[in-house]
Amino acid sequence: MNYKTTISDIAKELNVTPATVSRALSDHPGISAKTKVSVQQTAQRLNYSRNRIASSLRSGKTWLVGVIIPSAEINFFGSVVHGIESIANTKGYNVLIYQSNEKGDHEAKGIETFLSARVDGILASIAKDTHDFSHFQEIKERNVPLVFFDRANDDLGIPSVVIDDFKGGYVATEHLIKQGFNRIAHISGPQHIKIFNDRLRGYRKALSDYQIETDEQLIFDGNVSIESGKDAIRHFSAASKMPDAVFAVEDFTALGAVQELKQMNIQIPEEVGVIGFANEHFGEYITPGLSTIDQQTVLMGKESVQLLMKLMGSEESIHARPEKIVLEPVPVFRRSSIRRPEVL
Amino acid sequence: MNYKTTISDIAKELNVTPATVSRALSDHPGISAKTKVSVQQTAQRLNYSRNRIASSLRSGKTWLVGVIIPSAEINFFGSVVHGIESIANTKGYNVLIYQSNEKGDHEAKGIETFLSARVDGILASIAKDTHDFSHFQEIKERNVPLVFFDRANDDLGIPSVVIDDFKGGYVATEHLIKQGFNRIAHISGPQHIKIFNDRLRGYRKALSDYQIETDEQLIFDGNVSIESGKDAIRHFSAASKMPDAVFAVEDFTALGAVQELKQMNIQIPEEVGVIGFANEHFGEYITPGLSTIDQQTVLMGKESVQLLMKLMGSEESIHARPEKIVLEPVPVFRRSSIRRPEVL
DNA sequence: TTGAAAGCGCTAACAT
DNA sequence: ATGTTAGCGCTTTCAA
Repeated sequence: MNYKTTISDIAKELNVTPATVSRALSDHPGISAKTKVSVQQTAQRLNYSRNRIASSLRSGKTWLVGVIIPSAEINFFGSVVHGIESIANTKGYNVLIYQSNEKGDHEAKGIETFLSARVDGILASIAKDTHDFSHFQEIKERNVPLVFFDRANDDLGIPSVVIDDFKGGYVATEHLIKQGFNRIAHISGPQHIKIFNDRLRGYRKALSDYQIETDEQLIFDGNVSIESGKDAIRHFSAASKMPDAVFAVEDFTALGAVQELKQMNIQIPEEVGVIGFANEHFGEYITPGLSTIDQQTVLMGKESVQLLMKLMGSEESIHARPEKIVLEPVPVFRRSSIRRPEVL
Repeated sequence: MNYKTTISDIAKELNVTPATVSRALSDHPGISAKTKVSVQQTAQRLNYSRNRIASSLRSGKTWLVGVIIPSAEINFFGSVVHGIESIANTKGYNVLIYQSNEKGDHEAKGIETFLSARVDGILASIAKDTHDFSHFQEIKERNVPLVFFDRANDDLGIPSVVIDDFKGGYVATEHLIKQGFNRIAHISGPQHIKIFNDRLRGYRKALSDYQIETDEQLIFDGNVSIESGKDAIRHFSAASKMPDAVFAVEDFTALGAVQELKQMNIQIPEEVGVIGFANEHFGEYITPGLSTIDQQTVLMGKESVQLLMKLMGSEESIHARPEKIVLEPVPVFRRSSIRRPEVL
């Protein structure tokens, strides 16, 4: 048998009631210091550990926060989770992580699991291939606090923490322009995902602000992967439309582009400049170092839980007026895009 | 109010008892197909989701597996977790992840949390700075199934899934020898951790088997970090003891070495060959590609849960005869160590 | 095939 | 400052 000490065991030892023990253990104000000490000592001696299951069932609070991420392979999400945990843990919450693997149905499954586990709140970043949002609607209906981070959907009336992707796209493109590049390509991501669309719009705006005509043939429809970066370069080359710089929608795409350019013996940044987005770890390790846009991941994680905690604390209908927190993108310039160090 | 449907609500609707509903929902054999269907329909209509908290309290089973990893920043662990989840999920278990951040006290905190959450089993990889193992002992005492993966401790009598690090170290070194290197350095990890010690022993054995004298000055005491890789190279250089090849205890150390060698304008692999250990993602992306030893991460994850499930199923005292599963290291040769492609 | 009754371990309202 | 009582929602004997 799997022997477990309960508060009743402690109560018997001390000739008090379970209620007193419970109160002593949670540092309830109206319990004498003497009792608290003896309870704590006995608890320790008997190797007691509070049964959260029973506690949660009774109190209706699980002290659990569920987090849905598309993939753990992407440093970005790992880092956001780090930020989430740093705050959650100090407030006594534990964090459950569920990977959707970029699939809509996995995502729904994860949410079902979380609801079934009666988590106190949910944080989510939408999967690439999610088109049906009913599982998010259900969370709303059940009045379980929910906050989107990074990959949000503004139409659902759900609070979110994102970065200004439009500005990120703008800044990345502007940087390339200032470095003297003028045939600047963009390798995009799926346009039904808002952040990728925003980055493209930022790119367009920067070009137009600097009176550079947008060449639609320099915009390659990618799918956020190393392969799509390679494909883009091959495509540009085959079409004799080689750009002198590339702004990739995120770092893995940029990596693919870099690899293919190297393959073709094209010098980076001398012949073609490259900038990515997300500040994945490997960008620092590859040669040349990859310029990119940092998304303040840890801060994003922290802001997300804090917003969630606010919702969990509020008595009013939880999704009443969705709040949206927008963080600043932070450019990180490394070698891959620097042709004129003096204008940084 | 946070309205939640319960089995009693369903029972009332159908004029049956909660017990019947419970049985119908868990597909109990002795319930008529007719009842099952109507219960399921009503459940769906009322938006019912089983309260796992109550279920767990009553049944004593949480369907939770806790996993302690040193750091999510290391792809290796992310990948193992992936393997763990792939099996666990199909068996109806959910996976909780806790990061120890390589700290012994965080590790203990995580275990406390898991015990308090009454997880059905625990998988753990020991933190770098854990010296006190009492929290693992406690798990044993409570008869909660526990399996170590990768970073194990053989003295505690706890089952584990590891790779053959001795062989890994041997194979890596042998490979360098066969590539014609003969002044082969090793940048080691903390020797109190078994796997790092094993790799060093494998290195020594390979050298001696090939009649190469071990030069103790070519063994640098590192701490498993990019910095220690750089330090090692600087040290060898300052001591005029530059090796013609380096076997680093893991990939981040190897990366540091590569970066420092590049800094010194030393050609890899022509002047100095490099091989790492762990097959981190970035090794594929850097130039030259990093040779390394793959640890069959996904398989390790799968084997770990399977072993755990076996323990969870067994009635006998759980840690009776610890089982140890040893996986084969798989060499991955990229450019950084290849001087003679013909002898691969 | 279904019902009745008890209880998992804890906490909260009410009482003293 | 502590005790009494009840019950969170479910599962599991035992009984019919």
